[in-house]
Amino acid sequence: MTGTYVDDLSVAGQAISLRSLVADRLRQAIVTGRFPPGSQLRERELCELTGVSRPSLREAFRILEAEGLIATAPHRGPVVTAMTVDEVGHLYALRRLLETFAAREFARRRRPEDIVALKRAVKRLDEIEATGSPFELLEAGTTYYSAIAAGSGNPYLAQALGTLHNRIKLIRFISLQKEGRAQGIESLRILGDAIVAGDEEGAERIVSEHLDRIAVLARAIVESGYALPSEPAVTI
Amino acid sequence: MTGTYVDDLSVAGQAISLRSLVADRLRQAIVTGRFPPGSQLRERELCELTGVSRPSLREAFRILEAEGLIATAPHRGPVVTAMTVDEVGHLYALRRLLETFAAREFARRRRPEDIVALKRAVKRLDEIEATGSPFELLEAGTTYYSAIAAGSGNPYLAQALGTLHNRIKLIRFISLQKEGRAQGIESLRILGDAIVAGDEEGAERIVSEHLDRIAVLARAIVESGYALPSEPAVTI
DNA sequence: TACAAGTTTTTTGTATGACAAGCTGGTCAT
DNA sequence: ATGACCAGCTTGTCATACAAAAAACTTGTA
Repeated sequence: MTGTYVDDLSVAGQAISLRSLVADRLRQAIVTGRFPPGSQLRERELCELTGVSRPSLREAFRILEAEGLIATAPHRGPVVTAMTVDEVGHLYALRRLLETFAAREFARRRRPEDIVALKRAVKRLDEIEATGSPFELLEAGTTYYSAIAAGSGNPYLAQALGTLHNRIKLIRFISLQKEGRAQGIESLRILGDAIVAGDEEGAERIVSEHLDRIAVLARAIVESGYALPSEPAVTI
Repeated sequence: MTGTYVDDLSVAGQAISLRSLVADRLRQAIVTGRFPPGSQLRERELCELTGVSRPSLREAFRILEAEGLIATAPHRGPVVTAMTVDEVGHLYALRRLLETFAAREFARRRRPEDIVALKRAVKRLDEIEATGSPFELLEAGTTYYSAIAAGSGNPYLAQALGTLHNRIKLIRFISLQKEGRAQGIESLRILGDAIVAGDEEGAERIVSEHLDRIAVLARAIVESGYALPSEPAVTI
């Protein structure tokens, strides 16, 4: 009867604990710019916003700290991490290494369920390419990258890539609002084709070139202090 | 006057907080086998052992959980992570990807201070190769790998490699007690030479071959349930 | 004896209140 | 204006409490 039922009946990947819920919410708030890089997170304030007690909030802080989203200075509390231009370069260098490997592995393995997930992600991107909001595009892109990571079949690689993506999600979000939104969707489409076709070299090359392109944009965004074009930089 | 003074005057990298001290101690205990894979970590017990309160201990748990050293099931508390044979394969595949990249980057950049640290690490390995205890060899090896990671110049890569190494440190420790201790030190020596000489291809090749070799040993150790040869497997 | 159901005990998850330590910003004197 | 000092606030840590869930134990039954 195996195969009749889904393999995994777990509702949420992790059990529902308050700390993980809080961590999820805070992560979302950080990567979408509600708490911009450099801003302080005060316990009092966040306890009221989230409705949880200090211990639970502080445990959530430790999770986000380990992910690199916040940095905690002693007796000064957590601050949302801000990257320098050099750090963005390093981050994208590592992302390139991991993502080219993931794409190549995906093209080599091609597990059916991973292929299905990938095609679904591409389809979703196609659907909202014209009509979708930047936020919808952001989430669709995240789904796509997760599909690539999962398709590698390597859970450690997938986790490392997930962490990396969280660190650059805000940059992607700004980029989507700044540049023409369809910036790199074409690349994702042809990458999907290459993977489905089992073209390892092609997949690796496409990822490589794609990342080299958007790394330039990312660098520019950090250089301008994570600023959107609409909101003028604070000069006083 | 730049260059006359050291760039970084910070005394301790991280501030001394109880949670980080506790996390350090627990990490050390886990990776040296005091809490073997699969063992449960009870709050009560560890509060007494460490002398800290439950909130501080729980914050330390979240740090170790994010590092993948423990896994927490709801209402059952943290358990020291045990890898399957497949997972070891994935872990070493990722390690190979990251470490070859680090070695290559190191050989390309060759910053003087990194070279000094590397030479010092090799020297230390040479000194204790014959006389040192397995634990000393373990720590010397860790220092060596940290030097490689730091030499890449990429902090994100270094962090990812550090996390990976924590996850396999116990396997290395068992391996050092099991096999002839000088197992792979020769490889580390010639890798150091290649990096110092700026031989990128050579460095990458040496790391690759070295990791392929020890991955086999790691797989065997996990297959046997992290068992040392001296202590017989529990069969009843 | 073996087994199953129910109950007690233990452990985790979370909240509250408390207090020391250290940072921040303002005030005051020079 | 500069520097020292002080009040207020925030974080770091602890002790305690209690609900909920799991684990262990007891008890009754076949």
